[in-house]
Amino acid sequence: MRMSQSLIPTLKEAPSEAEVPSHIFMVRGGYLRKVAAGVYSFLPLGWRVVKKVEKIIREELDRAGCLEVFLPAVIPAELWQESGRWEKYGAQLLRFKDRKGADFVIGPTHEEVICALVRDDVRSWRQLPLNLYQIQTKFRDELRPRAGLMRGREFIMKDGYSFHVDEADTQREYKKMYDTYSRIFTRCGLAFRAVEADTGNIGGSSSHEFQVLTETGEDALVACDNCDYAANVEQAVGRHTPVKPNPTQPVKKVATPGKHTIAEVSGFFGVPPEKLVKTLVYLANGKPVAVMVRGDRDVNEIKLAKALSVEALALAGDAAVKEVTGAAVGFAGPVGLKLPVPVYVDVEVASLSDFIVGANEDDAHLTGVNLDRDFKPTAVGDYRTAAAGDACARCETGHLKAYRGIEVGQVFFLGTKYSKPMKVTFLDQDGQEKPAVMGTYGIGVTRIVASAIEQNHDKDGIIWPVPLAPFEVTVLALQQDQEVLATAQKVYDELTAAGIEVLYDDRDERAGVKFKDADLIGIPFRIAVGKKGVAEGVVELKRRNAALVRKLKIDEAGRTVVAEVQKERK
RNA sequence: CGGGGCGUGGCGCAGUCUGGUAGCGCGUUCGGUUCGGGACCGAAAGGUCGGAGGUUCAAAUCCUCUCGCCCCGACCA
Repeated sequence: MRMSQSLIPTLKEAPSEAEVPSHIFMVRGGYLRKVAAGVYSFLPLGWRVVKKVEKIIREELDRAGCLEVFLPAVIPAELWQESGRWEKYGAQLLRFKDRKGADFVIGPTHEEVICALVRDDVRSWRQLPLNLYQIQTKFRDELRPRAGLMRGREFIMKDGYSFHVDEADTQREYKKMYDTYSRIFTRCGLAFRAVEADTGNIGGSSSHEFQVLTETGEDALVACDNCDYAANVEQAVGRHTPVKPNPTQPVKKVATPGKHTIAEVSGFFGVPPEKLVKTLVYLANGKPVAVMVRGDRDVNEIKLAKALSVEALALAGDAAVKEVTGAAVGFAGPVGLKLPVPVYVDVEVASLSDFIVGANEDDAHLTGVNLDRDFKPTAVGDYRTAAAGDACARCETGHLKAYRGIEVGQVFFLGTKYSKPMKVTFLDQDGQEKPAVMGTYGIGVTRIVASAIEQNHDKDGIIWPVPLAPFEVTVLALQQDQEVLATAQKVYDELTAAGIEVLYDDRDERAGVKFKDADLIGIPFRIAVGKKGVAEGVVELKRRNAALVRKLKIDEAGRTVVAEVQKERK
């Protein structure tokens, strides 16, 4: 591609709204333009990258025996009503009416549509297993789109759904998809980690997320420094070795005027936060419950909601806290609660003796409090958020480290969550009608593009891994000089003829502008053709990710670069 | 939805407090000099100051309403 004939509008300054590197460089490099919040146009360079990612995904999925289909983005409401998600999915679901007044949605995910397809055309166990996928535009009306492609409202997703005769076969496919996904992200040149994940509102019983590790990631993760345990903090578990409590002190009320945060109470008593216990009041489906975790810990609301089997869980407001404890926020404790609410105690608290809690009266705490002796818990369990430094729950010696990640893929074991309500059944060998067992597998295509940049950039611009780069080689003609142009054209033609994707900067611009733009756009191999070099019979080859500049004889340049590029293609 | 901020040529911003001819840098066009890391000189094009209403002799500036966008949080694949 001749740059003078393409549309690659690079900018010296980024729009003020862009904050993360991937967003800044995609706009500055002429890859992407915003149309509305979370909605973007891809320019020629950006679209080439998307197609690179899609190609890798198609190759690997087709190799794994998956079948590509294409489902509609516009879906009649009846299908969503049938699954129950018309009510449940909430405001993220973009709904609209057609001219006849019939309700429709723009698909944020396609379980309903695929189930409707399969139930009509798959009747026998002989037709299973089946793994169908598509690459398509989704729309989710996010509360707050952000960071360019990392969280858009409209985005390109590969979504796949598999159907099986039983759970064992679904597990086999789950493992296969897990391995296939690992291959896909590896080929994309990403440093990623598969982590155990919460199953969110898609539901189902087990799930792994594929997380690209990067500081700007939205998800908090922990991973063991010794074994391969890794999990989203939403559900990560740290090991706790129980200690038998040894009560030695009586309960004693101490005046603590104005000390209502853990830091204040810790300072007042001269006791570290991990020896304190905080009692939080939550409303679980509207009913108050108390939860106790160590002072240095946070309650994991996802774990708690699961343990309580409730959908709505939120910290109680000042008024509700007053009602339950009889005191202002900051003085709650398990002893002498005004209302007899259930008390859920984290296992770490069960190992403490003589601890300090709120007295359920303003400006007072109790010291010397002990579980069982002074109050009876409703349940003892894992209600805290795992943190860096925790012992690994999986191995003997490891400890957890904290990471941030961008979720680029997820695999779910779905079971019959959708096949039952959507009546996806088949006749088994014994003549019985059974619901198909399902798995579902997603990849955020546009998110891969963003996360690849997050992981591969410097202050000057993008540094594409070869498999995702919009072009593999860029040729710069440094002067508008006849011999320079002829040489550049010769190298360009040679590489193009060898099947290399080349961006030829033939613009009438100064050399400095071309160097800056080349760094910004981030093409992996750069060939600079200049007057001085041509006089010596050489051109210069430089990798975007290395400082080294190599001089190549003009006659050998094409062949050398072809070999280098082919080595880097995967 | 809660908190904070911003809407002024294509992009980045000043001007708003204290009302009085709409400015600067980048980019774009034309001419010239330059030419290996975002050149210089000269000329030019380009703006209903997000929108509506109001106050005023006069509104980018003050008042009311409204729309959009960004950041933090809550939520979420």
